[in-house]
Amino acid sequence: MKIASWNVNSLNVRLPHLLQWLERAQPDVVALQETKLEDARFPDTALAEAGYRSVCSGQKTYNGVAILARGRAIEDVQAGIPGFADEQKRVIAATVGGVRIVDLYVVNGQAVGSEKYDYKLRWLAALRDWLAEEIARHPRMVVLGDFNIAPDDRDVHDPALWNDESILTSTAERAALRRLLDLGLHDSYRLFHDEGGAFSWWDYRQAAFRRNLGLRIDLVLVSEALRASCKAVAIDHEPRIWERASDHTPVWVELVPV
DNA sequence: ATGGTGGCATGGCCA
Repeated sequence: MKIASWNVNSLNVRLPHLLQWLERAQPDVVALQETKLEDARFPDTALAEAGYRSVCSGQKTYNGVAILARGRAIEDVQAGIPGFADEQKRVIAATVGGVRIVDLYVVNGQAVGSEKYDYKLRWLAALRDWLAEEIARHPRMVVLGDFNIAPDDRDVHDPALWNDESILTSTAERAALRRLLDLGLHDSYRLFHDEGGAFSWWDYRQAAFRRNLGLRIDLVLVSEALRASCKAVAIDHEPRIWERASDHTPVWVELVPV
């Protein structure tokens, strides 16, 4: 089962790219972020014609997440973090093919010390507490999405610029990510690759993609129970090359029965 | 360099 994550930065704009990528990559499950669409406007018909069922939790203009699945039911759907009041649509979870899929659009945080940064840390703390319960209920779990945190210096193009006081790489953000991993989750990319310089997001400004000035902030975490099933991972750069691209590119993991 | 680019409630916001 091939499970992918992609921050599309507006599904209105990127639906043609998504359809093209589904055809090209043939994923079984796709977690989307930044759909920026109310649920009533979600393109479920176009996706169904492409062979994918979908569930979504969205809003106008900002945020918005969705899970797509091909050939399997999408069951036990949960939107948001239970008990954490939040108008921002950043979480959707569902069970597909016996795997709990938790799709995240983690708070960006804007700047270290800002109100949005405080919200990011509170949000991550609530997420951690919920995932602790969720992984107990569903040992076969994949937590994926736009984490808006680069795990370590290998995951940034310039560690001097993206340092322990910078947003997306600060000490507190990385510690919050560590607390998620400590639940028994593994960064699937690092099960296969040790080197740096592999990124999933490049700023639209300053020709960052052409110069490979990026960060690896889109992650697929797999639970310990799924670790041995993890057969392959990839960051697919192709859609970032396309005209009018999202600033993020898809990442995926292939799980096989063991 | 306090900019730059892109998306959307097209006017500031968010990333």
